[in-house]
Amino acid sequence: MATKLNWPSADAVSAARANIPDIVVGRLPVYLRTLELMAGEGREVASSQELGARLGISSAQIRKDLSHFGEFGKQGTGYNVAFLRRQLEQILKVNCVWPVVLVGAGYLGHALASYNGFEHRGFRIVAVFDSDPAKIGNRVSPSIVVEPVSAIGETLQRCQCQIGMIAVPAEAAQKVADTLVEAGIRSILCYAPITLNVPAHVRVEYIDPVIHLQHMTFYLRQGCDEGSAPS
Amino acid sequence: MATKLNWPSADAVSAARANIPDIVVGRLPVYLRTLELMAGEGREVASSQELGARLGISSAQIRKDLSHFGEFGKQGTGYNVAFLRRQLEQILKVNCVWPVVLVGAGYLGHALASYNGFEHRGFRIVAVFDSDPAKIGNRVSPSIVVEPVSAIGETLQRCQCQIGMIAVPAEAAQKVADTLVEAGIRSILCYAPITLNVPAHVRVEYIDPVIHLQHMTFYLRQGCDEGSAPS
DNA sequence: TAGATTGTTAATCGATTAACAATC
DNA sequence: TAGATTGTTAATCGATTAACAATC
Repeated sequence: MATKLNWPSADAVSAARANIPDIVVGRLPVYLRTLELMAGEGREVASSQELGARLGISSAQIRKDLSHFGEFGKQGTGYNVAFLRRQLEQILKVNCVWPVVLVGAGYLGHALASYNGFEHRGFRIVAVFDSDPAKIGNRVSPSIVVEPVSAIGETLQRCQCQIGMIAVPAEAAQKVADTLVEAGIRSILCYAPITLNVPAHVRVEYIDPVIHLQHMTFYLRQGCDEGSAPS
Repeated sequence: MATKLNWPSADAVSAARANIPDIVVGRLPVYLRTLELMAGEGREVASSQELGARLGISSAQIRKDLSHFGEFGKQGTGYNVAFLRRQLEQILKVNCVWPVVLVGAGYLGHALASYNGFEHRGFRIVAVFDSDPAKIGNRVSPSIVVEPVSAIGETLQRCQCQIGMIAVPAEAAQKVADTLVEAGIRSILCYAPITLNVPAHVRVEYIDPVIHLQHMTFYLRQGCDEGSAPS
């Protein structure tokens, strides 16, 4: 790859980014998470082999993935954990804290609002919205009080937030997504079990535990009570 | 494909299952979720084209994926929603309710224990464990009281449970996984931000919102406050 | 019948891996 | 130097898609 010692122009960086397979980008956060863990263990260097063993993937894949972005390792030694970590943070743009808004203040919304694992990995929930009048005004974290959904537009303009999380029931999710998009959100993490319809410039990722569970039951021997059918 | 009208023997089914790409299996729950939605809308038939449009994937992919399992559609018409739904439930083995145990009774554990979206999609949390003495004995749902982690072995023997969910802090997750594996669990859904080390016969899937958020920030223009670095 | 859509084939496209020269 | 490990190439492997005969 040409991108070595002299870093290219901002335009060239954008172009290079566009050519990197999305599946590769998707693995970088996992590499980063592992490096954070190893840093916590006091490890100073890590080989692609060791990383691969920890993650259950091949060392070749790790080296190839990283090679899209530069040369971060040293022959005979491996990768400096702290250095590679900083590089990945930069590549993923999490060498800072992104403000995030959350819609939905039910059990899940509460869990997300009080989760303390966001901040040191680049994210901070700065506002929580709900449509239930009974919830508006409730404090969901030391610094956050639930606002009405109708306030999304105004609040988003103030905090310049590009990321939204949706933790409302499936029936309400599309409307919430429309509101977020209207307010200028560019990325949505959707916990509602539904595929959202959004314009092309908005990226959506999904978290639905049942999807994962159903993926796993395919491989299990049927051991559940067949008498009790769902729905 | 040979598997058409006469269904093959149980052995042949197992063999066929083994040859189906995991990535295909992973999309079936998404198809099923969409069919449930369409059934709720009163839709009776759906073409691969329509399903694809809703999910943002090609109609060819949907037809190809389904063709691994049989012929479920009708030329000129498409798929009968209720029929295809039943078939997918059968293939994924969610035409019944699987018991699931949950370890971790923090905010997230509570949210999972009270989530009412599991049951009609094939899963029921039947026990919740925590290591914090202050939490043991607490009621987390109408039918569930938090038990000590030390009770996992015994409880699992009683409920014949093959699936576990981990919602404990990262530092505690590996030990919990070891305990679950020891107790005979075959599938783990892990919410802790860590890659677990488990024997080959145990399947693990992960849910970590930060992984998704970091995947998305790669594509955003840096808009977060660069002064406030994480960690 | 005419129009629509399936299931399947073959071609294309893309991702993973094995292997190795370079080099620390 | 000898051993280890990188970054990269080329080969392999697998997944997606376009196209179409079959047929409802």
